[in-house]
Amino acid sequence: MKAPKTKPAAVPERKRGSGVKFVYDLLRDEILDLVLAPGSPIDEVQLAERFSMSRTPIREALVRLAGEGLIDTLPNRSTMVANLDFLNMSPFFDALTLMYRVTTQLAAQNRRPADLEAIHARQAEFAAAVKAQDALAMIATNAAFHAAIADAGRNPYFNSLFSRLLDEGRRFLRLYYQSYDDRLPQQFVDEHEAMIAAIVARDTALADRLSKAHAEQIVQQIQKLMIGDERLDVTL
Amino acid sequence: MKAPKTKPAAVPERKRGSGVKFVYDLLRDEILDLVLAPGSPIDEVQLAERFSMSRTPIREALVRLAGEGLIDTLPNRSTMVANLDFLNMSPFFDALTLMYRVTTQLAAQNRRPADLEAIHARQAEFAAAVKAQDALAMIATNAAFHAAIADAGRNPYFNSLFSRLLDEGRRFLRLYYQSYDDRLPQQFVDEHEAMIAAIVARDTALADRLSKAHAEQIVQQIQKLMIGDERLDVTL
DNA sequence: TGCATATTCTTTGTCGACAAGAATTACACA
DNA sequence: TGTGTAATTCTTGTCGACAAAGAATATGCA
Repeated sequence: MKAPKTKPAAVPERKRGSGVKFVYDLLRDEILDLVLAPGSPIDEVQLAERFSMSRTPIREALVRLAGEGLIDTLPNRSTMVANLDFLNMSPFFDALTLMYRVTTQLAAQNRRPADLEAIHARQAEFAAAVKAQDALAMIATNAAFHAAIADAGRNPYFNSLFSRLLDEGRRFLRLYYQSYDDRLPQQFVDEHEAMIAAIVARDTALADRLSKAHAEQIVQQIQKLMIGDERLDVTL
Repeated sequence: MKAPKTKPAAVPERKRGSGVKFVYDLLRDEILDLVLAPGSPIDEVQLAERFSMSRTPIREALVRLAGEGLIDTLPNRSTMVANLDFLNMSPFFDALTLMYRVTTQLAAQNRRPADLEAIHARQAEFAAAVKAQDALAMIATNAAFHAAIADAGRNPYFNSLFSRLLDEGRRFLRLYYQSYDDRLPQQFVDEHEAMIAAIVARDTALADRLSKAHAEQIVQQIQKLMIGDERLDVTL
């Protein structure tokens, strides 16, 4: 046969540093797509069994997710998916709008050919998702589109905050959109195109104006959806 | 420091969840005060011996520090204190200036009585540090002062980015200031007072103007300290 | 000597196990 | 039946140990 050395019982079957990243990426997606509901508990041993690994890499992934505010940890007690704060959304909208503007403006200023390729690619993916009426894909590709613009702006500080805001936004949108069947998605595609044109033309003023309008549009839409949902509830 | 070991076997001598926080806080301060030089390697086992604990809590603290960008980790290889990037500081200055402006403006808008108390307290600490000519204390209390203003603005998204920028700024300043003996510190005290007055008066426009000038002042000072090279103009 | 390869060493990533808190249940007692 | 307390369970925090991946060093051969 073979095997001059008898192997230990456990067969690794995966590369050394990959466990943490795998768990982190998967949990992050599940949280952002609301597969894991906000507030739902997270059990380390359960995850360890699910991924067939020890609790140690699971734990590290959770620590990183907690660092990004995607999960909340109570010392010596449970850990759970971070809740969405519906009562004070203003700070979120403020930050989101400002980051839309700043990153788009910086992109118009600092873009390079490779950036434009990436932006066009993301826009194509978003347009495809719109055409396919795939709400989940729309949300994800829209975030990726704006992240690509931010990358072209080349400011890592803004980018990290913007990424976090876009993540948070994915959760909000996922909550309200079961299906897109109105005219808005196509309008977003058009607005994206206009923003791309401003970036290509290096027109920072136009980029700012368009991104501001785009952001306000999105904020308005989310607010409209929320108000409609809260109508069932008792007045706050 | 060490308590007497009266009991025979292993004596924990410390509370359960405190290990990680202790190591995290201490390492963070040492990094920000440049006790640990940028680029210097970090050895897990050495830290474990130093704090008399296992590698596990050390590791968790390092993961969190890596999440904030204070240390860099090469997979399967060494981990070290994050370097300061002197070549492209523009993104840092851009972000710092914008956050100065936004947080101060929001503070003028949303401040409450308790906030003003905290701001005044921090300003007093800063003034005391200036009077005492304590450069290290000046740097730390200055950052705390602006963090207090940001708290009054009540936008956690801006606050987290701003905290990170102020941390980064602490490292830069610590690098260049061995001693303060020029007129600038007192000028900072005066500018802080003016900003406080604008916040008290709820004058957002004035707060924006003052914070912008303050930020540009600081940026100019850092630039002057660095090699006489001028950075590219960034107009937002 | 110079270079390629094998061996050792160092540091990180992962594991299974155990103990401490907190939550939950069981229980005694009025 | 209700309540305060003790035992149990359940989850997390910590530990020591081992294996894997690089780096450093030694070895063999032209």
